[in-house]
Amino acid sequence: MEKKGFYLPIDNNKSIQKEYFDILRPFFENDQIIKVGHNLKFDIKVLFKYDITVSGPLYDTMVAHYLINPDMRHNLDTLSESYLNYIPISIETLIGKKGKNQRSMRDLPVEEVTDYASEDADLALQLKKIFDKELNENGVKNIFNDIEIPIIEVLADMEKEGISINSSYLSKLDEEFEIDLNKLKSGIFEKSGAEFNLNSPKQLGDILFEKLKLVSKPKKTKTGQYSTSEEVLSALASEHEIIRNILEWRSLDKLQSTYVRSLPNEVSNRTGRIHTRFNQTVTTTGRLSSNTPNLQNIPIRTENGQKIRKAFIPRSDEYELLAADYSQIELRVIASISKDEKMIDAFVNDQDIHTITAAKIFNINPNEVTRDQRGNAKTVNFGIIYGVSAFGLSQQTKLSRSESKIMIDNYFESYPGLKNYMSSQIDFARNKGYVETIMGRRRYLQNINSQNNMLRSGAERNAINAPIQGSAADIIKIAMIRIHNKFKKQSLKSKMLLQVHDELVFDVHKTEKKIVKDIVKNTMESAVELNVPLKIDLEFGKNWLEAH
DNA sequence: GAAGTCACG
DNA sequence: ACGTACGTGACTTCA
Repeated sequence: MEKKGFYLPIDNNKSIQKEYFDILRPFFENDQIIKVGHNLKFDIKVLFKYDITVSGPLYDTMVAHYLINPDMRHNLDTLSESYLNYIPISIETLIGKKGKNQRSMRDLPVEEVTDYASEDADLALQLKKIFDKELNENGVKNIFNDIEIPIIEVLADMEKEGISINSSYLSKLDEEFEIDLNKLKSGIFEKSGAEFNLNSPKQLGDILFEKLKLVSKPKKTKTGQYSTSEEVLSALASEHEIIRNILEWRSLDKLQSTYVRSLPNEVSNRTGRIHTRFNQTVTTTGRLSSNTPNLQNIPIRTENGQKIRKAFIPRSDEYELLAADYSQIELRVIASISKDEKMIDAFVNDQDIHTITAAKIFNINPNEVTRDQRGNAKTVNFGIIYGVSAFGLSQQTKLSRSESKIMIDNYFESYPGLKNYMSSQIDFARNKGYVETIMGRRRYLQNINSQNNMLRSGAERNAINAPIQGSAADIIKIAMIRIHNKFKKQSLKSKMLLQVHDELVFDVHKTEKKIVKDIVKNTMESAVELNVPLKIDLEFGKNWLEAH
């Protein structure tokens, strides 16, 4: 019922709480009653702590609006203001700004909380009516019902489950890193003849380019500071040992502060595991994001980084980790939707796509392709996904701008379907104002017809990239929902723990290795039917690194 | 709170 | 001629 709400204050006393929740349980667990709310994953997780498992059908207005326009903000206050023309009671006026002086809801008079809480529930119900219509009109009703709503429960379960880490190992790693960092630091201070804060780009820039005058025309950032970014310093690394030391210190310091020292603080007292949050309504393309802590950017590329990945372990001796990732999913997606025959052939025949690409653009046999040529082809393949330019490519390779242009021209001659696809995407965006994924997820491109060159080019790159990145996101989300359902139906002890864009990580009970491997592989492979096969690499291990 | 930097796909 | 790769989150410094 709209414009009417109820608030039930629940006492802090555990046994009274139990009494209340026993009365409420039949409602929340009834799968015939629809639950409408804003950010239901949050509510589901809260109720779970009181041993209530919320049952569908669900209707989440935050998720609905994310599909209506992923580029906008999705908080209830903003939506209420713009769709209902009503400014809700702000939480800040009730309990004060965030910080240690913020009061608790429990300290407020019940009348005030009643107004706030009832309003909150009612706004979601009012928005539902409007969003139902918009979801239909935008053609995203199916993706709402079949993907985004079902995945709420999957993500809630993954967040509840959490992942184990080896904290004592990390603390040893901390000591190891600390020794190396100190050695590097004193060497750098000695070579520069000064002590300064290595963490300050400003101070470092002054030392390198004012005091030591390492280059005659140092590159500056947009605010006029000397740029000391990895890109700039790498170019100088071969000539100056101090630069190599700085780069090494920087990367090690990053690993220490962001991972080695921080992750142990994120371990829950209640469960002994790390519970990240998977945000469903943040990215513009349909991907998830992860925070507090971000478990989608755990190091892997460097040797020291890999030591950190080793810290992620199964929940007990009875379990192993399983990592399953889609091989080249974005290139497979673009091959499929562009219908480029040559690229489809390469995937149908399970060939190494970068080698094949190199052979085509350098007009040689695949067995003649050198490491460098494969590397350049790989960079172009990635460039294609991002919306290449000759300049961008030359930045990423040792190639000049004109060599890059030749590479790109050869690329499009080799894969003519891709060139067609890219211009047709841009045309589509110009006409309709949006682009869409294979499942119909949309991204609106405000600047696609802009007079401003830079803005328009940016929108054109989005027109190419968003359907690719977004389709890959659709695919893995479908796989996650189905895997989750199968695990549940078979009451498996094994659990899905993490999603890292093209990878899923599981805690697998040792007695279930075979069944889980089959379910995961088959479900991921068959999530959607493309014009190319989907290929899955998967491996077990006693830590996340080993499972790769 | 912005800017700079860097970890990941 | 001009400024560019796509999508994120976290940490540190500094105004």
